[in-house]
Amino acid sequence: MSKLKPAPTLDDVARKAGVSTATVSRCINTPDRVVEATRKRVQSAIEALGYTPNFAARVMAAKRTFTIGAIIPTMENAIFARGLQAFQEELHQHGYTLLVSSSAYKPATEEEQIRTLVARGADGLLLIGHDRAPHIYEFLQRRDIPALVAWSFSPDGRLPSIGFDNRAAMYELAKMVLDLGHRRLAVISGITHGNDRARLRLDGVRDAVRQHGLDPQVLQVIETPYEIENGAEAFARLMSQDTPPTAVMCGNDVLAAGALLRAQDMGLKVPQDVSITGFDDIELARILRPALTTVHVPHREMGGKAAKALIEMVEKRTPAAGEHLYTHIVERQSLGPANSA
Amino acid sequence: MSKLKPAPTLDDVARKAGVSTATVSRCINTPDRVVEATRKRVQSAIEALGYTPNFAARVMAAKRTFTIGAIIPTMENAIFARGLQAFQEELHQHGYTLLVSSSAYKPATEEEQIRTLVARGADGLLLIGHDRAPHIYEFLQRRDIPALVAWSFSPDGRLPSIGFDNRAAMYELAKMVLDLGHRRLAVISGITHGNDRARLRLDGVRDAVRQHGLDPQVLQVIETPYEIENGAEAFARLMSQDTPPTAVMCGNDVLAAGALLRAQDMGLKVPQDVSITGFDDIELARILRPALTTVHVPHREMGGKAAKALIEMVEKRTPAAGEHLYTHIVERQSLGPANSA
DNA sequence: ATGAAAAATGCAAGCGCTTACATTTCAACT
DNA sequence: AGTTGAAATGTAAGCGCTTGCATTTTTCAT
Repeated sequence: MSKLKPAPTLDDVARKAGVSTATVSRCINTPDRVVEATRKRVQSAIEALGYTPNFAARVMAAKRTFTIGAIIPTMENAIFARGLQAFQEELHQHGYTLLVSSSAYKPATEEEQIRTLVARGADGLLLIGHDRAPHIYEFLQRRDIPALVAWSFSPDGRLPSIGFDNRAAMYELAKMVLDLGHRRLAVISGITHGNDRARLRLDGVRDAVRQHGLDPQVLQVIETPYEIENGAEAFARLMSQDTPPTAVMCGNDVLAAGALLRAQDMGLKVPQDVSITGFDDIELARILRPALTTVHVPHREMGGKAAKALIEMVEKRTPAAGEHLYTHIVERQSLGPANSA
Repeated sequence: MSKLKPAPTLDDVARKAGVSTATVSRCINTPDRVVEATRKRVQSAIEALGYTPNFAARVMAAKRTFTIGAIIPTMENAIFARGLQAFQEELHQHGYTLLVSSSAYKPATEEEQIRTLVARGADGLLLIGHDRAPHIYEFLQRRDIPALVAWSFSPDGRLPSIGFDNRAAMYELAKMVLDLGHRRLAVISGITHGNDRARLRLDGVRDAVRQHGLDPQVLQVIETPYEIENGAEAFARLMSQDTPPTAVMCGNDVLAAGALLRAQDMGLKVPQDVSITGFDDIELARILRPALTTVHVPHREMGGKAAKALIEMVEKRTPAAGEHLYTHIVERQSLGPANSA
């Protein structure tokens, strides 16, 4: 019964069509170098046999995979989903396939994933943020693998980047909070170690506080992984003090969601009793009640542009220019004036 | 400057270590077949050269990729995220890598992705749901690719499946709604074409309605893609009738989120004015206010078991048994008794 | 018709690895 | 020391494809 029929090969097609394997290969890869009649004959042989080219063999022979790898910190929440979607759509347009893996925000895992993707022959790599060990950059360079950083723009990173200025964006938001009269601020930040986005956002708040003539020391900071539950706990900790903050700025929308939910559980009205802000403007921000005031990141634009830039790097073997994208604050309902209460 | 140093090969390592390529290969794949001293020598040669095996070459020679492919309908929302995460963790434990792609709920895209993954040498495939063209099953069979269906259990599908009974689960929920006194029911369903989960859930509601002695005809149904916005619009349409439903059952939590949000925008109190239910119990369901009453699906369990089963199929070349997992209703705040108003 | 250039096709050498099989080495007995 | 079988290692044949170069066929100006 179980006739182990091996998959048809180029050879089978060639034989069936009465041509050489070279011709079949050309029919597939450069059809205009083959005369109409032959092409048709080959085409029907392919269909009759149900032939599908063997990817590994093709890669070995051609030294190209038309595959781009992307390593993102997490797939668990929507932070990277939309940007990546746009990235992959653009890639697809140009005939490239996307291979995604996630590092769970762990540098060691990220490195392993990079090596895996390179071993798999990725023609180029999309990485998130600039923070990583120097030897990784050297590895990439030695192997001559084009790589691009997204979600964080920096003109002087080791790799070209397409992203936004996390620090400036958060600075703007913090300024708005301060201008609303808040003086007791706290921030629930993501883990800053190995995460320049988190670090820069925190720096942005500090900048604003300092610029407002406040002592940066009074700024309370809790660092915790980006999970709703963690945001909730950090918020509870913050609010259970004698003189709790009147505004809690969160490192991203996920943390903010946790804070918001916990506020409700604690019977605190947002923004009357306490203001809460997010970052990223993922769908969640719109859904929460009160809806989250947050920083809008042009995810789709970023993904699309990153794809274009990376393809250019791969095909022209030339370093990409990098691009600074702009964010803006989306005012919704979770941020209000400081209550003198 | 740009010394195009080609990546080191097995040959380079072998030469440097003074052994044959076969030995190096064995050091990597079956270290216990190589004597300690040699292994060490080879190991340091590998490190010195920064060698990473070429995946494509390995695949060609070994006819195994240790790669499992999964094609899910979407990565945009969290429906499949958690299950897939568990799937991949289990895979990783056993030394397999996961390749994910999404079909955007389009059968043609799914087929293309299946072919791509097979061409890439996936040792096995995870598919969602049973609805697909017969020739796809034949293709898989001809190519002798082990495949498993998840998110939908059916003892007599073409492929073994690990999942739950969508119909029975929704039937239970509908029964609860009916028992709460609701008589004017509506359902906002996902697109049922090519999606057995959506179809079965709808059938489940119909079953309950019929069993309650109601005319199935009165059940209003709107089919729409799984997007928050669509849920909102469908809900608005439903509620703008002369005698709107008192309970709206949604095909999944995403649709329910849309309905809930729109209810609030329309000034409707949930569940006092109208009840809303979801399906899946993704994080969103907990976050919404009022929190969603929904059907809890054991995502992690399903992902983990699917991985185990698929690996078994791949390694033992034996058809998996399939497994029926159980769901349960999570009562939160969006479902209440019918209001006689 | 005829020859030269262009177009189409074929030939065959790899790409970097695994593995069946052959050969060498080694330990443990007699 | 001499066997001997097991363990370690080496040899070399592919895996299925692309592509540079060689060969054949076609095209077209003369």
